[in-house]
Amino acid sequence: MNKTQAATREPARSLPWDNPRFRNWIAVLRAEKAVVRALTQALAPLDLKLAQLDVLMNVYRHPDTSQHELARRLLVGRSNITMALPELEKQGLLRREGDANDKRVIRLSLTPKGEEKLMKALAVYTDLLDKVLAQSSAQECDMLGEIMHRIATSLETE
Amino acid sequence: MNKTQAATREPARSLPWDNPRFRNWIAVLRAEKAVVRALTQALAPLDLKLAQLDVLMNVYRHPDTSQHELARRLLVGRSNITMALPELEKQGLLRREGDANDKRVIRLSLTPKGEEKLMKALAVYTDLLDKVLAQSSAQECDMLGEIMHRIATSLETE
DNA sequence: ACAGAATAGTTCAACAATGAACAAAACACA
DNA sequence: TGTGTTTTGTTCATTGTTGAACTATTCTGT
Repeated sequence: MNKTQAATREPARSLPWDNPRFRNWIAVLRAEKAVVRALTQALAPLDLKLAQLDVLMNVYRHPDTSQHELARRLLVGRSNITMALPELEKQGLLRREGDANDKRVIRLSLTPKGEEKLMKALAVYTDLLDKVLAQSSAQECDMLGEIMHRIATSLETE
Repeated sequence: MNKTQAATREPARSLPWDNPRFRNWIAVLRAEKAVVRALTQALAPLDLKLAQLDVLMNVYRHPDTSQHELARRLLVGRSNITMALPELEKQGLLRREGDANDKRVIRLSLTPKGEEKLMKALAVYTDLLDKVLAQSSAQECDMLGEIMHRIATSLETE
């Protein structure tokens, strides 16, 4: 072992870490970051970025959505969508078609190839989640989801 | 209202969204992103980026830490730390001192000014969390933290 | 019908994050 | 002691994200 490392065991102070809400939220951040990292690696063989998967998932669930709606749902800027789509379109995963009634909006939908890739990616995703959530019961997961939903709604109304 | 919008109400398909773990995790992602956005805005008046706050928090809790240890705790690369520190040092919030025993490592610690700024930022942070978690009980939050802790540990051992 | 406001999407420049390659220091072990 | 390996921190090129300014289209209210 490294002598220097061993000699500098931290005393670990505290303060708002005593606040349960704060401490538990920090745990959320760490877990989320860890899962995102793991998932990014797991998706690499599919040649799919996490941000791209987000798009595919959302377009699948909300076919013929506009880019603006998509951006709002993903909580990213519109320019983000604009810059992400060409690659997906080039790979033949996604279609962009101008709306007939409103020439400003572009409707998005998945190609069969896009759906196929999405399904593969979702299998990877659910496998990972099943693994990391294996030690948590269904009730606990549901409570987790509910808390998170409350948080999201408490913020999106501003 | 917009006629075009109203005419395109989505049917909303499903599939792995039936998987409770998957659905609830998506909620985690959305909530996390929303809180990060809100917190970033709330910290702007303090002239502090969220990544910088992460550094200050971690150095406060683990004084005289090395950059490498810090990077591992924050789940970022070492280069990230290297590039983040000069700004904090320039603002007089953080000290970097070479370790006496090991000339490779640099020990980090907060200046009084750094601690002061950290405390202000933490007040903003806890205020926000108290707000978004107001509808969740202490027991629920603790369970939340525990689930997240399980996730993190299940991933960091690889 | 028309002027002004609002909306959808794009472009672009600034900024942040990442990982690979690298230099210096410390370690392992014969 | 000396050689090869590990570890720490830095540099840099690549990539991703963001928000402001811009164009085109649609809506609003008179």
